[in-house]
Amino acid sequence: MAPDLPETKADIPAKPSLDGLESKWSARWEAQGTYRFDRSAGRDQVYAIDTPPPTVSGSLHVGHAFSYTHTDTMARFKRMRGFHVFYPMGWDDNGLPTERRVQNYFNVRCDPSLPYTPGFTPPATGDAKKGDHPVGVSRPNFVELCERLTASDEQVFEATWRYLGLSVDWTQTYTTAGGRARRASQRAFLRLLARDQAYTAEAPTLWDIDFRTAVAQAELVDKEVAGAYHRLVFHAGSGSGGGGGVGGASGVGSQSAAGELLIDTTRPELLPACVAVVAHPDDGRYQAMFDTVVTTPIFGVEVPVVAHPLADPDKGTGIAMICTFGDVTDIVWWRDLGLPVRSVIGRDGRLVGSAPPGMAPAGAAIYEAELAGRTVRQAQRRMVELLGESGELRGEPRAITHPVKFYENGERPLEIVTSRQWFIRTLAQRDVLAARGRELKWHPPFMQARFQNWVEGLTGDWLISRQRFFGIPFPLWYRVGDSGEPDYSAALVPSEDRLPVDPTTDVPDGFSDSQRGVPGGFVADPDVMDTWATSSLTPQIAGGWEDDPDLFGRLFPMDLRPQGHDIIRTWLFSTVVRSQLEHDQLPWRNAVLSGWILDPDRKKMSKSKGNVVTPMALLEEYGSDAVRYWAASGRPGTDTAFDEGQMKVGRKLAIKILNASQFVLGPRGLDLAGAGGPAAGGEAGPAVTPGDAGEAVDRAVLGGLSRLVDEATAAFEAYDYTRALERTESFFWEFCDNYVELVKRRAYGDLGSRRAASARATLTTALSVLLRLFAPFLPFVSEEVWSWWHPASVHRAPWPTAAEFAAGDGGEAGGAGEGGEAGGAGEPGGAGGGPSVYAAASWLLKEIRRAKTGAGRSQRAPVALLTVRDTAERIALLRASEDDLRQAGSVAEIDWVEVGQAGASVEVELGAG
RNA sequence: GGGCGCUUAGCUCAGCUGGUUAGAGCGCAGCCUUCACACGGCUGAGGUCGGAGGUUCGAGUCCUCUAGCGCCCACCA
Repeated sequence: MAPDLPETKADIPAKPSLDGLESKWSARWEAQGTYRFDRSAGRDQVYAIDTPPPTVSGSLHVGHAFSYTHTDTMARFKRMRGFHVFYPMGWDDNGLPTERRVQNYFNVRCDPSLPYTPGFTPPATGDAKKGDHPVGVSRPNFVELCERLTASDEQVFEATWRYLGLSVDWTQTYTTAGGRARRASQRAFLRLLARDQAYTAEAPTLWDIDFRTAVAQAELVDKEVAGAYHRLVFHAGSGSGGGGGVGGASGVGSQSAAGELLIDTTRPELLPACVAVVAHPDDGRYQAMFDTVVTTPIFGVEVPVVAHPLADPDKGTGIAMICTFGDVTDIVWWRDLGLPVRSVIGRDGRLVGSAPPGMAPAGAAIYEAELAGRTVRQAQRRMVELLGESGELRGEPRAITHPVKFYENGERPLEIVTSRQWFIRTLAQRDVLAARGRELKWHPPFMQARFQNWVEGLTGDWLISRQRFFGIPFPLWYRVGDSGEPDYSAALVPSEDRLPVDPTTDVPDGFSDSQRGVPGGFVADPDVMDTWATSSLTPQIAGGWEDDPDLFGRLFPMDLRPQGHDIIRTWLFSTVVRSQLEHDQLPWRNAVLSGWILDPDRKKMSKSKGNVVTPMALLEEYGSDAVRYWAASGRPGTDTAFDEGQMKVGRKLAIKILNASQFVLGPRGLDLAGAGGPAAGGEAGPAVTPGDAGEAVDRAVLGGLSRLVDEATAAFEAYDYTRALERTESFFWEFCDNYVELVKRRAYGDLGSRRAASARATLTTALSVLLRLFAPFLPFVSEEVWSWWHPASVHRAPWPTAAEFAAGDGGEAGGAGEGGEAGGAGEPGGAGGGPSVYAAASWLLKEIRRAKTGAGRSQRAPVALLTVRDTAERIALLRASEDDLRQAGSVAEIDWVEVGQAGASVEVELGAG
């Protein structure tokens, strides 16, 4: 059963090469189902990965190759450890990038009011002429076009992933806009609704006026923009003109004449939306004014002076306008203080047509004549002119730059409008979510702080509705009353077995399509879900939640979520929320956060900077193993420099593995098949024949190998794949430079067949172990070499353990301490084969090399006399491999001289020729 | 404003719970071509571990302060 050596050397190329390994092996892995998930495995035998679905409408860049390689190394390690690895791939085709691309590619626009057209042919494919009017299509048609376009993108992605060597089970794929995703999203939503964990409300909402949609807290970014403080003159008391002096404000601080109240604002155009002015409750300047009213300039609206701790005495004049709504603070004030609404900004970003309530007739007239219908920018300019003309603008505007909230994809600042939206109750879950965050194992651990910060900073429930056309619709209809108004208080919901539904074309139970939009009938909910409302369900979608309960039971909760650290607050957080609400547990046990790729200037690589490198070109130039080697050098959570030098090193390593393996197994190397002897049968048997006490150095190197295995295994278990690679690599190079050189002649049989057998067995065992340790990182070269003498894939071979080759090895294995390194002190005896035997031999070999290099001679130059002066213990260690040293160094004669430690030295007398 | 991370040879990085003269690779310099490997091998030069204090017999490693870089978050009139 132990894999045998190749029966003929014909299996091994005389001149091994990396060329073509990617295509060769990715095809065989597919044909042989090497990475197919075995769904008969029980949960404790399964290792399930919640793979991040890449956005298919974009293009792959090297950062993808980087982070997906990290996950793949873990998948391969776990597979070799005996787990049945569930490693699916999702394609993210849900969301704005796809919507835009489909619109442009086919020259269509989604119009949910249209009926579905079977067999629809789009007006264009890929080359829509500018100016051609786009054709409106129903949402189901639009989704079909989306699926059609992304299918070709997915093929390109899959081909790249296969070439990179991701050990994905390609029968387990899903899309985020496809049927499974729609069904899971709608089912999960309906269950939230049934449990009152989702609700609809009319509320002030952050609104992007270009995209015409609400956005969630998690999608906000701040941008520094230019603005200006404008100092406005409010009038104390009722009525304009400020008759009744309010003593409290006069002559205090920055305030001016009695009866005037000066307020700084960056948004004078919101003056007609002003509902109050606010100061800090402890601010002495305004104590006497609290609970009085002041009158706004121009519009003559009486607004109260209120106190709230969020008011900052150090900003402006210490007193601020509250407008409905200028920023998020306005919402807080408005809520806390029970203020009325005077909205002026419409969903199109223009000021609404009719003046808000509360204005004096003259003010209302000015509003409607001068401001209504203007954009925010235009209105601001006009407002400043009006204030200037009325003398109610004090001084010149003072330019500043300040942070303003934007939608992360938006180009203009967000406005706040009042609208009906769907929410998931997350605020009430804050404590349990924080506890889940502590329960999750984070790699690296410090990333947990970002999750906790985010949970603690939540200010509202999760807004999940979007006023877009493309996306997963809410599976809801509303009854239309006799007056023609929809009744939002009681939604009509489909049964789960009808899912997925599109309410704009499907009809609620008990209704017919003719009743759509008519009194007594129904209307569809017009909105679609936020993409995170779907992405947050990837474990459920990939795992067959409710569609395939048997499968789901074997996978959930999953083991690993790999992802970028920049989307902890979105993807990671929302997935934890959904799992908590639906399953009352974490969706996975471990989260591994990958870093970013930095270009040589230490900037994050991104398309907008034009510094992205496409992965395929790199894979072809250096080989996939080489690119993976570079990727694996990036530890979890650590940003990594894009470094082609590291790829060259990786390529060099792969080539070295080929050549060293060819030496051990191949036609120009050792004739193992012919003279391997009983011990050379592979990794399963004892490496050194029992009773052969002569080759201590062989046992020493196996002892080192066993420590390497333990270390690499422990590192992998802790998700520190980088360390596992680093240790394996340095052992391997050292092994090639010293051990292989040391025993080469003995392995060729120069010292007799019995002593050759020990060397060959050790070489074969070490190669077998090292190939398996390298397999998660360099899957192609390790598979190629493995195939030279094993019929089955190395990627299905058992991960090495120290126990596997420790038999007969005089207690070396299992991390038996490193006491030997201090000159052999504490060794049970030099001939016993402690680690120091190997270390000592390597050291002396290096001394010999140094002498030859110093003399400008070849390494093959003969040494006439080698004089080693050292302590008795040390000489005993060196003499344990004396014959190997003679052969490796071409040493004719060795003179061993015992001296004290202070007198230790080496003399190398080179011979002629 | 709050939080987190990083700072070790020219470059990219190791250095795990503090312990002998601080490590690797790349780059650089020099040497070496029959017998696994020129897509190579060998050898070498190169660092007061960001700065200042402190704890300790002993600190790159722990504590305090500090500087620079980067990231995340924030209710920023």
